[in-house]
Amino acid sequence: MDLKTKIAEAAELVLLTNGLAKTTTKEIARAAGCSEGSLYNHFRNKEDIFLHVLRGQLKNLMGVLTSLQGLVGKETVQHNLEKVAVSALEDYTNSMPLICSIFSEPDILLRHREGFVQRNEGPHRANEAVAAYLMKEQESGRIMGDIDARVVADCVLGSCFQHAFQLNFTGKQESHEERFNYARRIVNTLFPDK
Amino acid sequence: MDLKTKIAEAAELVLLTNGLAKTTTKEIARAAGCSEGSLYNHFRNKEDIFLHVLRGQLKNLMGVLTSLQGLVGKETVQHNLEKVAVSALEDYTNSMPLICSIFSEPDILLRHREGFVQRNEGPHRANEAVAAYLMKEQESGRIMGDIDARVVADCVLGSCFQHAFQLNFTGKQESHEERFNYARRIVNTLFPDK
Amino acid sequence: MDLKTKIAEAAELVLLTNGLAKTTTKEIARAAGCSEGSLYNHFRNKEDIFLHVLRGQLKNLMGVLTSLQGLVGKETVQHNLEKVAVSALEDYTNSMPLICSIFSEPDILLRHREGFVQRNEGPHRANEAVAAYLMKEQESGRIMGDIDARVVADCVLGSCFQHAFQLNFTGKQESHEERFNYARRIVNTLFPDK
Amino acid sequence: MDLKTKIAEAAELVLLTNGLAKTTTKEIARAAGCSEGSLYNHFRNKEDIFLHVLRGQLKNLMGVLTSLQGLVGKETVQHNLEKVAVSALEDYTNSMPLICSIFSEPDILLRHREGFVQRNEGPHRANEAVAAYLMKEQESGRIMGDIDARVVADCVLGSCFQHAFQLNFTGKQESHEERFNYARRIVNTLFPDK
DNA sequence: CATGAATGAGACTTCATTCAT
DNA sequence: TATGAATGAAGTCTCATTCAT
Repeated sequence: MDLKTKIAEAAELVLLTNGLAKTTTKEIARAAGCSEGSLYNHFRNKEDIFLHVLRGQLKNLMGVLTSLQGLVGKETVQHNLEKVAVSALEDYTNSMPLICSIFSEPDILLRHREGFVQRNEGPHRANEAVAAYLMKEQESGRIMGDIDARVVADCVLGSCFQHAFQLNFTGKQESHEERFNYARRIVNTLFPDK
Repeated sequence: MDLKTKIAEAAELVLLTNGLAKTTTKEIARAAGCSEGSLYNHFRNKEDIFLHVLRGQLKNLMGVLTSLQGLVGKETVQHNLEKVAVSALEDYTNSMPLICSIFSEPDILLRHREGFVQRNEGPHRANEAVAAYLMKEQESGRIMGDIDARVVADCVLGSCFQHAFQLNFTGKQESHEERFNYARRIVNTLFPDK
Repeated sequence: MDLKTKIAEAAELVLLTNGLAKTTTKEIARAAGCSEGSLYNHFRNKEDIFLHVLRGQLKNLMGVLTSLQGLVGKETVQHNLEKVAVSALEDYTNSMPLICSIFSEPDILLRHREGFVQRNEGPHRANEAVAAYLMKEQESGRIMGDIDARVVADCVLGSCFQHAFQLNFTGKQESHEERFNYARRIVNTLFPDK
Repeated sequence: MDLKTKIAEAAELVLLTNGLAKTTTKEIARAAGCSEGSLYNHFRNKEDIFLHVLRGQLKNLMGVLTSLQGLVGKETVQHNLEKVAVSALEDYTNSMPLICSIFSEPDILLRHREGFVQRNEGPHRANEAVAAYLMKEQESGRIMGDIDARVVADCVLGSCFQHAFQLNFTGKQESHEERFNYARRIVNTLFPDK
């Protein structure tokens, strides 16, 4: 594995553990097993490292959302949404400290906001993907046509997002089973079995 | 207005504007119109100021939630929930940078997490209040007894929370009307008119 | 003496001894007997300290040049010019490392060039003052009207300037007497006794 | 052109453009179109490169001064001195940033001063050459025997040197014609036509 | 001889906190 | 209580030089 990857992985670990504010270049270098100077052979500066790591977040969820478009008409809608919700819970929970950190440095956000929005990289992208899936299911007739797909997507992902936030806030850990149960409760409420 | 309040308000302004990372004691003092030394006559340290400001967030929403318990059986459920959602959107949007900042300083969170949970001060408290309201409405028979009150609460507040997050992330501003429309779409989806 | 003055004097000493490149804030602080942080309570940055010291150079010569305008028609022209030359030799010799240092940091020069020229602070100012004096002596009839006053001024100060440069370059020290003799040779050549 | 020459030329360009302080090995390598490592295959270190470039300065002037010794009794003295002055103005103007840079690194100067003086490499050498020429002209009877040749040399070169310094300081550019006029004014003042 | 990633020493600067006035 | 200069620890980043390829 090349040093750049090693640095990125080390930085991710440190950032998620210590938060952006308490993540020092010294600590990243120590975790990557290289000198501080080496960081700057591969990244322009600390902000660059942070952004690199940030862009790598939510990979799992994004993968699920990509595959979601191919699941229109397959399995059950509930099952598909549960899969999304579980991934969202996992990724949001793991990434929350990193994603939130950007608000502690609004100038970084400002500098890259335009790019995020243009390249459609922000967390908002997930909601659009779920809404798109639901609209296709409406077309295919598996769910009623009069529901507000975007709102349903926002309810699923929003509740997962806030739940993940609160887990991080209170320091509680959830097992995979708990996550799955939460996902099912959400989906069941929005699409109750007859 | 005494100096302590002036400092707190100045700190809130600076924190929301500059983010925690770029909020310095010098800047707070300047905004409060006093010397840096004075900060320490009213607060133990910078962390103390931050926590003081943090505890003052979501005041508006919390007020609405308190009054909510008295609205059981009054107005319509939808109307009551819309009021909650609008307040949540407002407060979450305004407070997001501050609330999220805590994840950039996990040691502060760690030191105060227990207290937050014990005194029931965290943002999670809101969801409980809405769930409690909904359960009372179930008892009163205005809404079906078989819905999962906590999940509905999570959907309402979660979608608002994430929506507020994304507004802050993308830098978009919403008018009161847009906020109201979003709130109504959420509530309408969860409690559709017949 | 207040700390700002102490820092400035310490910085001047260090800058003249070590040159700009090897003058560190740590060294300035040590010489001033304060912490590095204190430097920044009185100066914006290292460049600011350098400029502050730079502006204080050639004080002696500038004083002589000011008084020179009052010497029109007094003493002898030769004597007056010798005084100028001796002061120039002294100040140029002492300040040469500092004055030249600015060419090792052209961006600093660029940033402040306009200001220097506008406020007439640069070393070029001395030549104008000597030329002005000579023209007044021409008007008073003590020296011939057909000589090029500016050129004579440039010869006097230029030769002193280059001489000072070369002393610094070769590391030779000159006694006051040697300086005086050099000054006299210059003036005698330009204004030979009958 | 071999790489050593390419590096030296690149270094000269960078040093004159950016100043010694902001001249990095990375930049020299970039300008030379080679790797940083290659610098060390041709020079011992950065200081070595700097000295190599420094020794190459004033080439033009030095050539004129060499030919000057052969001009005794030829052309007019004024004309010969004008040629010297023009070359001096050109070379001093171009080399000033580089030559002055040495005072920002006194330890380099200290380490090599002895060698400079012994090998007669410094800028002071020019003055001696002009003085030698003038003395020969005194012997040949073309100029009066009682003038101080060394002082005249110092006036010619000193005024050019300081003029070049001030041009660099104020950022003014001079045309060849302006340079020639300045040279003529200097020479005319020192050797007025009858 | 050419390369360029890795190094590590050290530079400048920031900032929360203290304390004498 | 109010001040604000002084502190010193710590952080980010630069850069000449080395060395394995």
